[in-house]
Amino acid sequence: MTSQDAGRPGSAGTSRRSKITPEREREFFDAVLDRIRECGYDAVSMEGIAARTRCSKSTLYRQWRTKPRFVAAALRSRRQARFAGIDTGTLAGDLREAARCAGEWSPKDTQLLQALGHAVLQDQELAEALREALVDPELAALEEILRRGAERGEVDAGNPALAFVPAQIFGVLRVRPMLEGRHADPDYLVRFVEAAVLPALGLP
Amino acid sequence: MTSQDAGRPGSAGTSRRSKITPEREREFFDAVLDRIRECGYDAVSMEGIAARTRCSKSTLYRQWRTKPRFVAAALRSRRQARFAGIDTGTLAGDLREAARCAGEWSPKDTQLLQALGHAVLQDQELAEALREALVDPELAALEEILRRGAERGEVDAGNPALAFVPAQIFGVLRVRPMLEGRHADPDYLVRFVEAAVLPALGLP
DNA sequence: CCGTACCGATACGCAGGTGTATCGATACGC
DNA sequence: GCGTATCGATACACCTGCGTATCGGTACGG
Repeated sequence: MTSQDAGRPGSAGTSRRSKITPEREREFFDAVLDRIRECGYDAVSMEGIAARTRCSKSTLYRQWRTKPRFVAAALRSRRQARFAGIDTGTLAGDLREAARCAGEWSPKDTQLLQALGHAVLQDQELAEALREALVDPELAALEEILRRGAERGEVDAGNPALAFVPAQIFGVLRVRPMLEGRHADPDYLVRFVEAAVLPALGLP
Repeated sequence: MTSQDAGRPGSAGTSRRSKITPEREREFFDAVLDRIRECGYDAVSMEGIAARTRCSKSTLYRQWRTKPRFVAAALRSRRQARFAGIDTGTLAGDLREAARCAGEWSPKDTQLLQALGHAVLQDQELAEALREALVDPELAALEEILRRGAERGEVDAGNPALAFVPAQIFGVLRVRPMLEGRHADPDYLVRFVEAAVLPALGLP
């Protein structure tokens, strides 16, 4: 999976002298995001990524010009709404499913957010890429879930707790490692939704 | 307030050739924590702090040996339980007051946590100092508030929502800047407590 | 089968940061 | 008034990272 020698030239196989394939690009992006999660943005160097992916520093700079642009590209390539397809038919079901789903991706995404949280203050493009990749899609999907629940009449659209649901879920996701030293796994998040979020919305 | 020339020698007044006074030390600590909030841990340099406080780099290194030790000392000097003295007589009142209080300190503490969040992974002493200064005291005080509420019978000690209250409050505190671009001010936090936390606990 | 476009390796300039060492100057205790 | 401890200034060695430039080799298209 890393970068051994095989035979297929056009693929991400071996001699690596060909134009960068999408698979190869993904290896770069995986590497840099992994390293950022581990060491933080500042501690990651282009040279380190080059070494780790067995490419040349020149290649990275030729392709993406600077480190922040490179990282931003990596982030954008990960853009996806993890709980976009959720639709169980009930608000409670949707929220439980979202919690489970969030818990699944929690370690990776939470670490990334933490690691990039301050780098973002000094590079506009990086900030946009981060929102675009990790924040906005999930937020929109969650708001859609809530909107549907209100539309079905499961919860009063004026319920003041509604507006805090996203902040609660993302918040708990984010601080559990700090408070309890463990990631917010699916089980924990589902328990949280059932114990705190649903009751505040007046749901069973 | 910064460092102009006056007359009193023993105080933090002027010529600055005397031994470091506690007031002077506080200036160093203020400076480094401020800069860390602004730029992040890595971007802060000892030289920068020396310049900003008009002392010599030698002084900082003589006193604290290394950058992480210096920052850790600064953190420890800020140790305090912001909502330790809260006791309004009711759980709802205490939580409202804690929210108000947390909102007041939110900008500074949240920024610090964000800025140090990853530096902490690479320096044990720094990690301990951070918990000691910003996390543990508040967490303990909050748990004390909840314990008293349960003791008074305002909430069932077995209520599953109880265990999530700290994570809810700290979480929302932490992610509001990311989600809405504004700090979690007292008003916002109090509304949150009233709309989501109290109802989940079965309180009015 | 050849040309070109792209990759890999490497060296370089530049900037900045850490932590040390040296030296002169000055406040403070005695 | 004198000695000592400590500060301030500065220079230094060392490292690391960013981004550029150069050069040789190789895959791929025609």
